Amino acid sequence: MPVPKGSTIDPERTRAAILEAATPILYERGLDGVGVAELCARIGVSKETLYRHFGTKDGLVAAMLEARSERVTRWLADAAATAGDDPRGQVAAVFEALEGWYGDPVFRGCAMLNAAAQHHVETVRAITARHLDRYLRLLTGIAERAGAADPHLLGRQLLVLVEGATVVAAHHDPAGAAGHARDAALTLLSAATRAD
Amino acid sequence: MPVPKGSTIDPERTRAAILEAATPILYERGLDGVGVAELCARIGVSKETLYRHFGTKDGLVAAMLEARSERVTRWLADAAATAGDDPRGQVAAVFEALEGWYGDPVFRGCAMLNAAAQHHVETVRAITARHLDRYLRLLTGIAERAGAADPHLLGRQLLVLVEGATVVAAHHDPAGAAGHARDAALTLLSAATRAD
DNA sequence: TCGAGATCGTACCGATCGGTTCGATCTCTG
DNA sequence: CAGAGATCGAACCGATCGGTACGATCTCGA
Repeated sequence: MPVPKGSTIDPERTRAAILEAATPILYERGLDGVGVAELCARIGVSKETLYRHFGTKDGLVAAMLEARSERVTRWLADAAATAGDDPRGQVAAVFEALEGWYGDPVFRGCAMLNAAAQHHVETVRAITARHLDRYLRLLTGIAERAGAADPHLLGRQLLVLVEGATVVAAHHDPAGAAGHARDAALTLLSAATRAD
Repeated sequence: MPVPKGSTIDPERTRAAILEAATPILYERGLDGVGVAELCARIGVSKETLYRHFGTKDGLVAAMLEARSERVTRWLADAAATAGDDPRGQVAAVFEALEGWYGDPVFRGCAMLNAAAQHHVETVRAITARHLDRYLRLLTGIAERAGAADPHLLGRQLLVLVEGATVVAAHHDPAGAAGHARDAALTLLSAATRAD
């Protein structure tokens, strides 16, 4: 019973439970692919409760995208951290983590990019842009610590590779995209560090 | 008067006119962002005519995506061809053509990727996959003629860069994405040809 | 000139959508 | 025990959606 009925038990827990349960459903079916009524039914919550916590369907969508962006970025940063201080190892770890994600049967591409492609609302586009900013910060940090000649350029190149790999994996080659992108990233890293 | 009323005048011309007029509208607003009624009003055609030619809204969408995929691939191939036999010039030409596209105020990312993110219908996903196949053939051809050690690998890496640049341009950095991807592509090309 | 066929404009259909409302029910606190 | 507040479930609302039907109009070939 993830969402109890009491009053003062957990004003906040209900919201978190809704968010957690709604995320995979909206990701799998698409933002417009599932109505609020069905969503509530599958979550096990009434429409009134959902609307009291999020005000609107877009409010729920924004909250879940924001949470997902933070979560996936942290996950990727953790993956890089497992490689210790080795820059090449960190880059390889990022793409190997992505490879695992691409192989997941529920993988449907980047949730933020999908959302931005569907919902032309400004708030969603802003969340997507912020998400790419988070990725860029992470990748630029790796490039800096690797001693790249131009870490900002390498960071942006890595961002293109990460996003490109995700797109290609989602729509063309789930098995190979991460490996090809990783090889490219390591080549770019070598070129960027050989020059200094 | 793009859509005359007569009977035997042009059974096929009407269909082409609908397709041409509907494409930019569906691209700008999204497949689900504009209803059939409004679409017909803006095209200047009746719903009956549209449905007789395409059967269903999905039919229209599929026809327009297929046409757009062929058209944009041909456009990119032409851009590469302007660089003559120089492989580096061909790669650079591809990304500079993309840069011009990204700068277009109506640029909204890749129409096929957007469509696949919205419409979870199998036919749309198939068209998107075929589209990436077209891109891959084009890029692998360039890699082969450049004498890359592993042209299939380089082709797939270039595909990741092209798609990644398009995504980043659409959602984060319209001005810089193409340039960064081009630099990365030329670095990969150098590495792939230096080895042999 | 006449009829076949393409098109128009509009009305219409059933379904679904996001969102609201309300009475009943439950749980905790005072 | 009493009441405040959160939740439920179901009904309800207006809008919009994709798709169909129909009579009127137009253009062509025979």
